[in-house]
Amino acid sequence: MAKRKPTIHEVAHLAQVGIGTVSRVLNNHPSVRPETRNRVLSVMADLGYSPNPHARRVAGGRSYTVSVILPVISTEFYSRLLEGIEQVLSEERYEIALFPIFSPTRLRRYLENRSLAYQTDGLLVASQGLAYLLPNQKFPTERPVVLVDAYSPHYDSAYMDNYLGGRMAAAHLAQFPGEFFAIQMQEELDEVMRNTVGRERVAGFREGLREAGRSLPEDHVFASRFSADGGRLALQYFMRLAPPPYNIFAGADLLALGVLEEAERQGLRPGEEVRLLGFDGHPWTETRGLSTLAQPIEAMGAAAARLLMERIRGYRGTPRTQRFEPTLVARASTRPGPECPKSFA
Amino acid sequence: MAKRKPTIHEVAHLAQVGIGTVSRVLNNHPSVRPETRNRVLSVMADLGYSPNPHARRVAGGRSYTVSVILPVISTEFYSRLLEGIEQVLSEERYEIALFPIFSPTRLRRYLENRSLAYQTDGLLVASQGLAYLLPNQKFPTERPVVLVDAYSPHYDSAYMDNYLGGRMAAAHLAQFPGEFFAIQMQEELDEVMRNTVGRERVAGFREGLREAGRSLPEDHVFASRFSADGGRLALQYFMRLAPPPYNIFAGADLLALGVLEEAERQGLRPGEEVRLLGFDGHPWTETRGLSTLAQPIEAMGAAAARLLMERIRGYRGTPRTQRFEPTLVARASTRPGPECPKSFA
DNA sequence: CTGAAAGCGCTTACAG
DNA sequence: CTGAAAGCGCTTACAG
Repeated sequence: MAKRKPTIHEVAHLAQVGIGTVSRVLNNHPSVRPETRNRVLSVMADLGYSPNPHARRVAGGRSYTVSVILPVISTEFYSRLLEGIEQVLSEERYEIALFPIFSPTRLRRYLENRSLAYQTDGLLVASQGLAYLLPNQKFPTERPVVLVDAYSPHYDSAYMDNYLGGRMAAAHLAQFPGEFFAIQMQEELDEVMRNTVGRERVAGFREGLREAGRSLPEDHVFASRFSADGGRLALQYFMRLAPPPYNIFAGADLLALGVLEEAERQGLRPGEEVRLLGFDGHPWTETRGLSTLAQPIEAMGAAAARLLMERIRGYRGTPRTQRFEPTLVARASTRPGPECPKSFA
Repeated sequence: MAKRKPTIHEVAHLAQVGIGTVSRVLNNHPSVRPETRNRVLSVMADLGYSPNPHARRVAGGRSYTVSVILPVISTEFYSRLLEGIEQVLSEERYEIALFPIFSPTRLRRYLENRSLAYQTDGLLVASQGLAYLLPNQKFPTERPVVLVDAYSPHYDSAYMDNYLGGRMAAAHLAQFPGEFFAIQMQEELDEVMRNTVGRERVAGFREGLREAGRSLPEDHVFASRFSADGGRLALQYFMRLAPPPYNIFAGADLLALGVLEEAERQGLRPGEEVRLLGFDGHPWTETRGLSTLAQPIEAMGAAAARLLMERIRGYRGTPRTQRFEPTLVARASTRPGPECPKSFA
């Protein structure tokens, strides 16, 4: 029943060209007359032709696939990161093989040198601590590896300056009176995950406050799992420590969401008794009036994909690094009220 | 530098057989003399030969790959499910293409009919509500589809009897004096996720209590996100409703973990003031002394993979269904103390 | 049980 | 700019 898919031969025949020409059209080879190219393209459209990826891989001698290893927390973050990666890879007719880290066991399997993860043309690794799990911090493969949202001296990387983000948070929140608090994310799969990310943000925050002549006491940092409910528990904790107002750097939008929920439950007004700054800049923060440090996540993903593609094409230089910075987006949750002069310090 | 990988031709030459024979050995074809087979196998080992999967796919005319669509919550559950699936598929020399649902946007993309998810030989879908997102609940593909941890009249499925699990929970907890409580998981991506799972478990629990002449008041059910911190908030909520002891059906081990944490913080002893029953039977429940309804997750995954492989091999019957049941594992968190006679009712 | 051959659907020099 | 041909590394009837 299932009629055979059209092949490059049918296309060539109907377009009255050789199969080589069809292949060139497929691969955007420059030396095809626009006229020929259009003829071929229109036949493909008529036929509903789509090339057989497996044949391409055999003939081309590569997989035209990139492995992406990534944690399965912070799904909104990784979803956006993948958008950026896919954007670039699809232009190159590359596919993605996803290796989500569902558990330490699976991660270990991904990192074994016979793993499928290494059977592709290159690796994109989105997990800070991951390199540290490996013997001398190197992946057991000759294929190119690029880190994204992470850094290592051994590989190309596109990373976010989380420390700077923390300092920016401090610079913004330091304008307000009252004490300072922070939520530091701390995933279960500790070493493997965004662990250092949370630490760097809080470290930057602390340093920024110090520069502003303010301070972040040790016990004003709440270590939380990565979930909105963790944010709720954090606010409960802060309320046991001190009376309002609270100036809170949440370290992630999702944690901030929980803080907002709990604030409402406790009758604390955001922007007044609870000043709150998230991190990520997810779309929904706008409607919630949540101030946040917006990360150019998609751009970071795209940059990493480009670095990897260049390696796949044969670039052999020393590791390169691309740094990204967050942008402060101030909204109602840190709007200075009238009772709170901007010049406070 | 990278020396070419050995091919089937080298193996054939060194083993002094035709390439057809090597191929037969690779595919466990029965008609190969054991002697020949061993000779070929040993040459492969010497050479470090591994077949080129792409060539196989071109020649064989299929992808030898199965798509697995799955949510990215409850990572321990899905990790175990994948173990079961991989077990079966690797025996068949099939690979898995993973499509983790990081966001509604990505899910929608997976379900578009030109999606990569449909370019494989079959689909394994581990998401209850997913079928309801689709036009007349059917996936836009001719390829076989099997649901796992989910049910639909349109497709083969391997599913857990969550309602029964809830009733078993009730039968176990009903032996204790005191009031009853339940935590119902409720993911953000509501319709898409394990939503119905949580509902079914609680519904079964309620019915089971009713059969035992006990009851579960509406407001004794706490709707929680899927995280340990949600379990902590749940216990806080229960404590505002009533004094100890609490008989809590947590609906998932991870939620139960949070209850244990909060109980400790509040000075409530598990098994006495807080009787607690999880769901899943994850390995760590043993060391925590957590009673739980153990799910044969790996077996369910394996069963689904088998159903799919049969469809891929051409089976054309009406949809088949394989039901799985949890097993009660009673530990310290529901151990009747001396002050609590087993015969209470 | 096994070999030689055809074929899977592409890419890529090589000529023109 | 384009075609014809060789080749990628397998599977699978077809003979024997």
